[in-house]
Amino acid sequence: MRVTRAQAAENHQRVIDVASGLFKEHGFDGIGLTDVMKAAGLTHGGFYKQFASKDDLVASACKRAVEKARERWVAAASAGGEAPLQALVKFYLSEQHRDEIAEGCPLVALASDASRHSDAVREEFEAGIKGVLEILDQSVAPAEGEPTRDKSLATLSMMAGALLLSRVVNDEALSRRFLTAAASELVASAP
Amino acid sequence: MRVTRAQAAENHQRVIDVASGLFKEHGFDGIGLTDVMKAAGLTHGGFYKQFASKDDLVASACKRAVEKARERWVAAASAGGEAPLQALVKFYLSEQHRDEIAEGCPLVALASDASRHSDAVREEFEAGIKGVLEILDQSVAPAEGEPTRDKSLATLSMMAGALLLSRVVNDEALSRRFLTAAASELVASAP
DNA sequence: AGTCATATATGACGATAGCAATCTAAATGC
DNA sequence: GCATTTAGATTGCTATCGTCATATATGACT
Repeated sequence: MRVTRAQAAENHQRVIDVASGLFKEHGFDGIGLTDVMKAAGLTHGGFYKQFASKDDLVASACKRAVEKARERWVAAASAGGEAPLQALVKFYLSEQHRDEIAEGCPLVALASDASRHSDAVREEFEAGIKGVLEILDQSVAPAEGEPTRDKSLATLSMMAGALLLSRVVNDEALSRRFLTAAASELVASAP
Repeated sequence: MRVTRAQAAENHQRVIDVASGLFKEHGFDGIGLTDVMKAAGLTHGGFYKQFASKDDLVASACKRAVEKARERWVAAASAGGEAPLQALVKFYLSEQHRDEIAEGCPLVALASDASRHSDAVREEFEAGIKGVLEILDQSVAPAEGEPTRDKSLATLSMMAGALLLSRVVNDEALSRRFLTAAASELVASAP
């Protein structure tokens, strides 16, 4: 069955969107093409008319995931009456973000998977990281003589690490404390 | 072919050791039992006399990996004439550690995989994390009124996050800078 | 408006790889 | 010496990637 050109483009986009969430939830190797296509309301047969290979979809999904992540960062940084850094920390190190893996930060959900995959995938992540660092550059308060970028790098590291570790432990109290400890450490160093 | 009891025990242990490295390198889903057994010098046939399932091996390998990681932390903390925190940071945030995935920290290599797997696996990680936190508790210098444990949690988060991100980017300079920025941030807050 | 080549998606198929089970061989250690 | 334990070999089953022939509506062309 053929669909309109617009419909086809929308389908293509939906596959990428759906895949981005499913990959974050289950890992690149943890979900099959059949399930991805099914989640997008299509069948597995048409996949290779849309993508060259699974790796191709992986790369597209990563690109989309980091783009969406950047949008969330921008929105969070400029939201509310708070200082940007505080707003970012509040959003990023929240229990909601911890539990929303499919919608959450791809760096934490997929970084270790990405580090094992093709250069194309890692390029997307690198671009996403650089985008986030730019936002942080305008939000952090470096110490005397400390380069702003270094402060951003350290800040992003702590945010990603805290979220990562908060997701792996079973102990709910410990999980929360990773988030709160990192959050207060980060805002303590703000003006 | 039967081997001596000691040989059999050694084989079992070697499978776990080998698997721990291979899982860190390729992810739980990224490597098959055939390859794990082959790397241990055995064939896939005898696997189910040693383990109940692949998940069983995964759990054993994680247990072993976090034990070895703890040993490395202890050794690093009490090495050289440096302050423990500085020694830990120097070891953990080194290019060597970044490039030695199979021998390196399981938290970074497998945390996102572990967060998707069984409770048994997550228990092992949680135990490992708690062990590392104890070591950090005796090494960090919390700020005025800050609980020591909170400082440890934030410190571990930054260390793990920096290593994670340094591994995913292609840009070698950026990768190194994640390590150095986090390192100097951490030692700057030391006495 | 009518026609037709083409783009899109479907469903079935094949190949491969992985997990798991079972049977067999062989040496151990009581 | 003999039952048992360990590992190898073989087999089955399932899931997944990738391909292909087919149906069908599109949208361009006459």
